[in-house]
Amino acid sequence: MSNLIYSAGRQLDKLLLDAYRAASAEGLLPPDAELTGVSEIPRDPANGDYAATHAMAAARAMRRPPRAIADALTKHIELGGSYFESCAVAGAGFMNFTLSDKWYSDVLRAVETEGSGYGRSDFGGGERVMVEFVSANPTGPMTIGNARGGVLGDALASVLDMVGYRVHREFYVNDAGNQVELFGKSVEARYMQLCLGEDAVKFPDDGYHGDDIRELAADIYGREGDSLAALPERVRVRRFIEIGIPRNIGLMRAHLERYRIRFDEWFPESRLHESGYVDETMRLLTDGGLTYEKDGALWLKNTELGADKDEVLRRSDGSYTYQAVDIAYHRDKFAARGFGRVIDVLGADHHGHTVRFSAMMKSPKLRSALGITHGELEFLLMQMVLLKRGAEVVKVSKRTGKALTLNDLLDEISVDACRFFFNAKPDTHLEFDLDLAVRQDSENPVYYVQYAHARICSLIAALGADGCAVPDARDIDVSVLRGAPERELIKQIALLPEEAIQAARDRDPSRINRYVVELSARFHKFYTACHIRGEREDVLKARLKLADTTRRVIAICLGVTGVTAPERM
RNA sequence: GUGCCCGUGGCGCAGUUGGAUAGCGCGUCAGACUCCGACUCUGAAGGUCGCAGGUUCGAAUCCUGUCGGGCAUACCA
Repeated sequence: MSNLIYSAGRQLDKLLLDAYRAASAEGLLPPDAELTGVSEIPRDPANGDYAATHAMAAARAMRRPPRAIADALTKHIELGGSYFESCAVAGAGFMNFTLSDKWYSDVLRAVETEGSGYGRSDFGGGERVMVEFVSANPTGPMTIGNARGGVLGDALASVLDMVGYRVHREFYVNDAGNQVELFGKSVEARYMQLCLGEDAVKFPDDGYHGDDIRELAADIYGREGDSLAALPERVRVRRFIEIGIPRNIGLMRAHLERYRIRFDEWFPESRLHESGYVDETMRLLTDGGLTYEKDGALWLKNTELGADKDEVLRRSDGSYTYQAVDIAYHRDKFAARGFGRVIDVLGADHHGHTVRFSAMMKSPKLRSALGITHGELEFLLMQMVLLKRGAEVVKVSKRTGKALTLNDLLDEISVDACRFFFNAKPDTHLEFDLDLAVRQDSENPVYYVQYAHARICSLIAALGADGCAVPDARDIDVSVLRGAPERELIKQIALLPEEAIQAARDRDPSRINRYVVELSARFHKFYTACHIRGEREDVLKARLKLADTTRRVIAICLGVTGVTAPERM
């Protein structure tokens, strides 16, 4: 679990502090000032591998020009045996450092030693975190929105795992409630239309108009004929729900499997009802003095928990609202299952809900009433996908039934392209042009990255045929990798552990995509500039090792994103 | 009305614990393969970072105001 970027930065901070002590002991700088500043990697490599801003930051406290401070520090800095080989003062008072061979060598060794575990860290400290995502209603097929949410949740979970959290992937199945009832009624109406004719049966105004509902009804009609028509309507609706919902859940499971997403748990809402957990949760709220009855309904005193208005928990007809069930569900996540952190990935259209719900779940009154002693709830909101076919905007709506489903999408576009493309920054709108995305060529960055991987594999195979295997890191001389293309490539390789931590911290797994595109770009540049086959032996071995190291890191990144790393294309 | 998100070359986007001349891809133009995979690489053109103030050695980044776009504000989920 090495992080050479972090190690070098820490070491630099210490070198600067020692230099300051030495300089002040000699009277060059005032003593007792606090030396602060950041050591960072400059955008432009012409400004060194690391740049320190300490001299500028200390200018005011030390009452000296920044450059004078920088000169004094530079004079006393002791670089021998460190990860740095030189220091130069530049600009307004920047101190620019260059990395030594030892550092480059350690990077290659770290990847070799850690193998597929390279990039991992203990940033998360083993905390148990649940990522709940997709959780699509089982009332119909999953949509493009679920395609995005699926990749986002899955990749986020992978990134969290990478930085040392214990991750649990969960799909919450809304197999109870109004939407399910409406689903049953919709199928029932279609079935009765088959029995009695289209015009004889009115379809519910707010019903599901999708073709999948018609198909399901037709399927049942094909098997059962009109034998169900004699049953009472309520029983018939019940029957269609019992047939349709499990069937849809099975389809979702299969389609997600195709999309390479697997959940640790499919948690059915019905379990919360059947076990009496929702009832019990409501009782706890009432015992905690957080509810009251009005107009025949049970209300939550949400205003006392910081909200604008109170909310209904149990309707006047006795059924529970989504809100009530969700409180019970989260009580289960925290109090019963003991997760230290729960991240719910949702579409941005749930924004209103998340604001109210987070405030509620933070409130000490509600937590103590529910027996939640620890654990934090987060929402990761994902902006909507704007689906286009050329210039035409494709509407995504389950109601109209004209939505393009996840499965349809995967018929048109490779899983790799989909997973890579949908892994975009969560909080930005994503414009997805089908006409563009179906093209499986260099338009899509995933091919650029996969090509780099395949290219390295074929290179290694060719050299292997020459009798030249990839050497061990200790058997190569990194000092022959002195060119800018080699150094820039190694620096990018060293960045992965840090990049993973940032991706996890920002809840933005798309950082890994951008990272691996940049890594591939640097590899292609290296490959073009630096020939390998037929070079002098020490050069050949060092470059071959670098290429192989790159291959490993690309494969790790693609694994996080859920994209395959092909050996040939 | 209120709350949250987003305004960065023609298009799509990086870059926000404040750092040096604001980057990348596509597109446009000009180049590079007798050689490890041309699904690649090199170079050029293209910007008042929505607008206006403020904070300081320094602002795309922080603060205030303002304009534009999206989403949300149910006894739906």
